[in-house]
Amino acid sequence: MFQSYTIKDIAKALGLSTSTISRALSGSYKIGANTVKLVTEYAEKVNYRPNPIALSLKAHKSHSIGVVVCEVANNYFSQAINGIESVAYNSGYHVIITQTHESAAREQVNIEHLLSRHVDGLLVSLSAETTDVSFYQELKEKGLPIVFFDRIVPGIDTHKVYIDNFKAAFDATELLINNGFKKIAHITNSSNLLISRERLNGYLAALEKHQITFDQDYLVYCDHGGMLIHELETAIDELLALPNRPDALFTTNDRITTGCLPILKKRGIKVPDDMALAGFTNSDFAEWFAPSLTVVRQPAFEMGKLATEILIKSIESKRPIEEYTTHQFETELISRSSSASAIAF
Amino acid sequence: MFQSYTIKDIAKALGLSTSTISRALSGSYKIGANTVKLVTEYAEKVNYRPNPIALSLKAHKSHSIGVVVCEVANNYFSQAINGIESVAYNSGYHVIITQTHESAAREQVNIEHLLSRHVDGLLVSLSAETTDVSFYQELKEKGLPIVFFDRIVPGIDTHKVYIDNFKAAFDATELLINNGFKKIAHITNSSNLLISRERLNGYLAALEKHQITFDQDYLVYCDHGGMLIHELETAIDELLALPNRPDALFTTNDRITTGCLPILKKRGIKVPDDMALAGFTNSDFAEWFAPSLTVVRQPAFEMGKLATEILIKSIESKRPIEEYTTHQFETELISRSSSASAIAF
DNA sequence: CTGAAAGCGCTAACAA
DNA sequence: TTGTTAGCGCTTTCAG
Repeated sequence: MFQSYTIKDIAKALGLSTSTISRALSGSYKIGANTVKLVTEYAEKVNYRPNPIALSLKAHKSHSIGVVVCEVANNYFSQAINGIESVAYNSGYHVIITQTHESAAREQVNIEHLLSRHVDGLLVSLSAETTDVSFYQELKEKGLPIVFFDRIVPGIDTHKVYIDNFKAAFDATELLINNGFKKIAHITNSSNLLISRERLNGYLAALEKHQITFDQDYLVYCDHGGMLIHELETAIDELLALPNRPDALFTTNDRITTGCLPILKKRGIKVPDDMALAGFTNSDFAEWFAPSLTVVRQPAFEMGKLATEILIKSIESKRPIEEYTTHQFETELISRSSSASAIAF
Repeated sequence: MFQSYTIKDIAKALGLSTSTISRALSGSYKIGANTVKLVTEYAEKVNYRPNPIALSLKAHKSHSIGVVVCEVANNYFSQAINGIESVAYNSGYHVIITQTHESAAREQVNIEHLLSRHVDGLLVSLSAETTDVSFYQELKEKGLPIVFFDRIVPGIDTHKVYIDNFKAAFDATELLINNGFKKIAHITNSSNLLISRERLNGYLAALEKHQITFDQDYLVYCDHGGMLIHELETAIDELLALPNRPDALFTTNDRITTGCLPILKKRGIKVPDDMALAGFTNSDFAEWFAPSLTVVRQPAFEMGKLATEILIKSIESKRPIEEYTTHQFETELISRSSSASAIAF
């Protein structure tokens, strides 16, 4: 068993009381300069480290924050987590990461687990399946600081960090239109998610602006965000089977976007000649795919960072009632081969 | 401030003592059945959760394990971390992840930080820069359980989880040779790392088996594992400037392997026609690169899992002296276009 | 300027 | 079967 020095050990060794040691170490002003010197030097020598657990017990704080995301092995979320950890680490907070795998039940279990861990606050990106968010409302009312990021929930008044989904979707769709594609299908995540609805609206608005009639058959939902084994394959096959087969795909999350290419190739569909592709992904390799991918990229790291800064500020705030902030980041639309006009070649 | 019920609250509410509550909740046998029922029902009702911090303080355990890796945003390590978390989560342990960015100094600081967090054990993959491992030896001797994974250290007698680096490198090199390449350069991580030396030996053995003379110019080290901005570019440019330019590249880590393709393309080098490529990477997208990548893939998830299982067993073991285990996993060699013989086309 | 003592939430001797 | 008490490591009144 690994044991380290305690304040008591130092007190005994130096013939002082534990409170003197505590005060000397914390730099209290009412301790003799030489006592302070004696104590700090000894502490240094024996490599004393305060027990954070005892500190937490005293301060009623766990110094940990809970994170709820659908999965870690996802470009967007792993980058966001990077941002989260960078801030948390520097502020002395642990980060406990939980994955929902897009299941509402798992989300509940994870929240339970995080609560039992007595986290000081929550960083949440909703699961695709979640419709009942009343427990978040309750938690918030009980005083637990919560920041929603990316997949925010519109009904709860708390801090929110996300992007301008309408604009991002509008721009990506318009890029496809401007490249000569008129039959643009839209594969998206569950309509439970606000971001899906906002992105759908952006897509619809772009079609409308260019007088393209929306075809209901061109809208396909992956209710589990593409995490179910054949979810995306089924979605694509449905579109391919359409009598009036679409000539482009606009997709709205990392897993769906990067998942399309392999499936299309397997079906013998050439991208972009037979089917153009543009979608949300934060993959660093989008440029090196064959063909290179046209993507909407979110500032994931910055989003994670800001969300965590807001959360920690909220945790450490004295007054419980506060103004809730909403921050919308800008996205980046990067045009590459997968959306290149077939006519141009 | 978010507050939840304590054992004391329940005791007061029910007119019982805290120890009775504690015993009733822990299912102690010497408590009246109706008392147990009363207590558990009340606890259920008020949503009681034991404070893990108090538990930790009592048990002298933080229920957290420290992880040291070079970086999280790396296919191999993110997958290994997935495995680590899956086991840790199910065993009730926190995972605190720290990144060295291949710096020995950062590694020291991280270890300091983890120790100050009073982690119960360490999961370590050395930084490329690290040469002095005496502090690990000290920690181990003081009784802190440590499991090295992937980048293990040969000098310290403790648990080790890694792969058969010699064989993996030998097979990959031989694949290139069998595809007709004779001038195979080797770009590898710092020679500080045992895995670099073992992989180099595998590469050399394959050359020797096929009577290919080793050219010292064909061996290039990226001492920071390719994490420095121009490290890999410089390495590749050196090779390209050689009078007898190599016709193939064998690379030994995720960042180097996936980093080669963009740089070669920028230099106008066609893969595999001008330069074949085979290397270690755990990228899920290797197949969809242009050209698709020939890779050595490690069972990252399983390695993280096993390392964590061993660590937790070690933490929870009563007797401090134990047998140390060493486990070598098999790797997977997947042949794709990037190493295809130019002659065949 | 320093020490004694209480208390954070919980468990586990020890009593009853 | 239940209650009392001490103690995990630390901070913080309250005394001195």
